[in-house]
Amino acid sequence: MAEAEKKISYQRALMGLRERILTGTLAVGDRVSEVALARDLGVSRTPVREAMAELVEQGLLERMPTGGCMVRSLTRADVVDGIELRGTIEGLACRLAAERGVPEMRLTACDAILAKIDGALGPGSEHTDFESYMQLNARFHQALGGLSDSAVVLKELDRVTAMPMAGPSAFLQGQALIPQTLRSLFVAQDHHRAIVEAIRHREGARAEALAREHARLALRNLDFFLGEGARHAERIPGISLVAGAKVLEA
Amino acid sequence: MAEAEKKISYQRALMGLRERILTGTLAVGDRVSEVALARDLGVSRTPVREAMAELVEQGLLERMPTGGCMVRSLTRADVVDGIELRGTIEGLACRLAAERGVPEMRLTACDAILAKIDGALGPGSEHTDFESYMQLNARFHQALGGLSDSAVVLKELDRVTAMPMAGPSAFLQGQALIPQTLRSLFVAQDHHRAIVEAIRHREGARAEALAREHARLALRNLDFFLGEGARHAERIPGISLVAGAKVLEA
DNA sequence: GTCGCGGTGAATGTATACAAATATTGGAAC
DNA sequence: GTTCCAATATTTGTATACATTCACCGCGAC
Repeated sequence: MAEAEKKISYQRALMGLRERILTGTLAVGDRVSEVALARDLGVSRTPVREAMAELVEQGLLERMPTGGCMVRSLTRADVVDGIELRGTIEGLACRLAAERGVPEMRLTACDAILAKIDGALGPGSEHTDFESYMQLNARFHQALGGLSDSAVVLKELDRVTAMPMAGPSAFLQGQALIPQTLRSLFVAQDHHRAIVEAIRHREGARAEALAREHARLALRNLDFFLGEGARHAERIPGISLVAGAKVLEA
Repeated sequence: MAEAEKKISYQRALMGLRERILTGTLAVGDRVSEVALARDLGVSRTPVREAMAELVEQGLLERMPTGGCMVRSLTRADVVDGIELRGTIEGLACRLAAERGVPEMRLTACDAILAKIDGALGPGSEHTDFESYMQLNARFHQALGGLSDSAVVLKELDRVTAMPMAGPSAFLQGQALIPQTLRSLFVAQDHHRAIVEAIRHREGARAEALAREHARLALRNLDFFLGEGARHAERIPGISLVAGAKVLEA
């Protein structure tokens, strides 16, 4: 251990490995060598092993039958299922919140975030403050999950959100400069409002259906960046893992 | 490493620790000591650490803020949410299977398992072959999840099934000798048939709703063994983790 | 030329050693 | 008797050492 880098080695290993996978430094199918990584990251094999186990859980790595791991290859179907899964669990959280009831105060807190998102969006596509939007969108989704008041559901939601390209912020970096996908942000915000309203009125089925449909917005973005928008794909973290994605690497 | 126990140390650690938690050898709230466990299990700390990480993921252990783990305390609400979560993901798997279509051959294979379950159940409650029923029920649920043809969904289903008392076989050991809960097996089998039929007819919404309702059968069993059936609770693995459960320990 | 096989090297899985952090216990002061 | 503090002892987190297993490579036989 050196001088200033005494920050928990495990965290360094996790972030370092995750970045190397998402940026494509480690190509799909590559075997991840513990010793090489430990050397590069300046930590020992032990925290590297723990980080690898975590990323296997998150679906970024795949255990090889013989031992060791390789960078997992994702198909479009995998990402689609991940998005559907996220929508389903967000839907569960919203349904439970609606059915079990949520104190008005916490709903008001959600409204406050939504008002700020309105501010960040601005009147038209040219005035969007993207940095703020991304943060606020993430905060809203986290708050929404919390409304279920269920640690079990929340933990599972965190898991599926961590899956590559399945989270609610997965495509925002790419949408920033592309008017085509920008419009969907207004639709998304409408979903947000309707979901909170449904929970407030104890409409469980409506809240669930809305949450699912909301997640499916990501499907359009996925196909855009896998197809005609491929030249902007390098802005989408992790899309290089998808088999057939044409990412222009530096 | 000794003579014959050269079986993968990690597996030994995982099973040993899991058993100690489920049987209550390690009481709820106890700090799990790595060194003590390593000594007792005859392995080193390394595989013990990995096993602990895995059980944290499964929800049997809880990380302490200061470091290390303790046996997690479950509330009834936690188990209820776990069951609801399992039903939701099984529902997703069934809906996807119905919507995307499944070759008739694989549905026939499910029918075959169901026929065997009928055989194990017998004509009345007195003739039930429980050993067979448990195995076949687990096989059916696994086959059902597989119909979705989605590795992502299947993996998540495996996860929630591993959660304490959330799996489809969690209460079967207890139901064996109690006529009261035995009747629900016939209801469960009716659900099984209806789910396969719904998938065969591409009725996604129906398949999903049935799968959810099917999981909720476990709720009745949970409350039975937490209440009037408490004296049979020692047959339910893991129920000692639930705060307020009155398990008569040996 | 292709297939099979043995050897060598590297990689993982496991065990142990070390250091920083934390819990505990004993004692002293109030 | 209670509370605070300090010294000790244990615990975790990390690093390294060891051994078994796996993979790759070259060589020989068919």
